[in-house]
Amino acid sequence: MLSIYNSLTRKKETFVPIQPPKVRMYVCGITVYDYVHLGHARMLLVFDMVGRYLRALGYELTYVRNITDIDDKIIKRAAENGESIEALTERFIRFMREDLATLGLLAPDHEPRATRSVAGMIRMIETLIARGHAYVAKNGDVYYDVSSFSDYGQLSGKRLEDLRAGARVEIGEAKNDPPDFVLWKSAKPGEPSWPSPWGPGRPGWHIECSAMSIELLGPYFDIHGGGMDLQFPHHENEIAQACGATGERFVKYWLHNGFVRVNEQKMSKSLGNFFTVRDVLARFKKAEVVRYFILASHYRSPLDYTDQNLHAAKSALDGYYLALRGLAPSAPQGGEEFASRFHRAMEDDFNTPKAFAELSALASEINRAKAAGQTARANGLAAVLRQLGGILGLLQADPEEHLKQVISPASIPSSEAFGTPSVTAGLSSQEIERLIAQRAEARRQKQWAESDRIRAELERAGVVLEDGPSGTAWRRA
RNA sequence: GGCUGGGUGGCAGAGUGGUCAUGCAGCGGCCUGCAAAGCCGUGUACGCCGGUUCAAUUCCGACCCCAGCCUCCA
Repeated sequence: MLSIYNSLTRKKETFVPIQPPKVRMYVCGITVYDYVHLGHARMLLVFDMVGRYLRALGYELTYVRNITDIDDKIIKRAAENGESIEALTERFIRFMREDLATLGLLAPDHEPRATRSVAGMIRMIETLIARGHAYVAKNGDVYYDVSSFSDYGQLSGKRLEDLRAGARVEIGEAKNDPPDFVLWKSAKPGEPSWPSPWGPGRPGWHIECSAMSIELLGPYFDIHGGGMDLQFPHHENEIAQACGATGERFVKYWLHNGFVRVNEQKMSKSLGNFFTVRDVLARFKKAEVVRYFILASHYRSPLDYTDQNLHAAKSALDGYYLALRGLAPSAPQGGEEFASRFHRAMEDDFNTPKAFAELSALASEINRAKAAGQTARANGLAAVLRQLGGILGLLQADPEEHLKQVISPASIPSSEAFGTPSVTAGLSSQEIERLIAQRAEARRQKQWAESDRIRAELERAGVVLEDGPSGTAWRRA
């Protein structure tokens, strides 16, 4: 039985879909004006994991993740670059898809773009005005009247009085009440705009998600996810808009992932302390390491990005592939106790760190079986390990390929933040194998000094050797 | 200031009212020509102070500290 921590009630709840076996999930995607950074990647990866696990449980998942392709920052960036908004957003949507494919994310079922969904947003704003939840200000902007929605603040635990007390009043704002938020922004000169009953303008950010989620999933759906920073005001406002417009409940389970931090601080664009997915791949070479690193901590905890932590993730992941190496996974067989503990962990609010502890235990069991010469058993257990890893989008590569893989720096377009990638092309597989053959000859003649010299040479090139009964295996460190 | 969520061994990271998390790193042993990998073994960890209890890292209260939100942010 799946248990999920619901941000709305601040409790773990048994997951009961609204219309089983269907599950509908909406996740706030990213604003496309720059490369995907590790903070985005965590959010995207977390909900990819959630989606995969829901499907593994047999639910029929419909997963919607939007793209925000119009907002102040996009307009500003396009102007700085001297390019059109369309050209800018198209480019970064393409980069985003490349990066997410590299990280092994499954495509969502729907990926609506804000600019293609404006008609629905306008209809929703009209409804909100008609129902007394919104008003047109003097400057042509349309605002949501938060005092008209009695549950406002429920998700974030905030009270209207506190929000009023802490509000910063900007010059030129036309709100009636500081906590009111904008639904429609009237167009300023030179800005892109859409015609509307209130004149040319563009939608506010919050209305995008309410309109697109309801359009694709209906007024009341199962799961809404996003980063913790979206809880207030974005998700709070989504609730106010959706409930105000439909008069119904909106979302049953709210899920929020924790942040990636750098030096104890949130990684973010505004702080400038972000690493893009491309930076990290250039440095750590393997996309699967990034996936493992992120899933190795619980999705709601903060996650510190450090070299040391990434290297630890790499070593741990290599350990799984070392266990799988040399085996021919058959049909999954045995290891029921590991599988059952793995699922118990996952069903407890997607406790991936605990699930990995079970996979480690299973890998040890495989190594013991290998050492004892129980090849058939090892193959059956290896298949179980791959199957369970597959639920998390891991361990699907061929072990030899994984352990020998090197991504050449040229294949990763680098963004500037990280400087020159530290990857060296290194020796080719052929060169490595030639040296290993030379060393094998030296070993046959018990020329240990020559044998060790070759091994040291390979080690300097980042190649680790392992002598076994059936020859010498190698991998890249 | 208000509202969230946290403080676990060298690092990362689960969890629990009283026998084991797990991973990385370290140490010892087995294996190896020597290594590597693997296996076996190994570390008086739970912010501080009180309270409840036969027993608290785990429950309760106060305190200290950290992060996040309250302004765009995944």
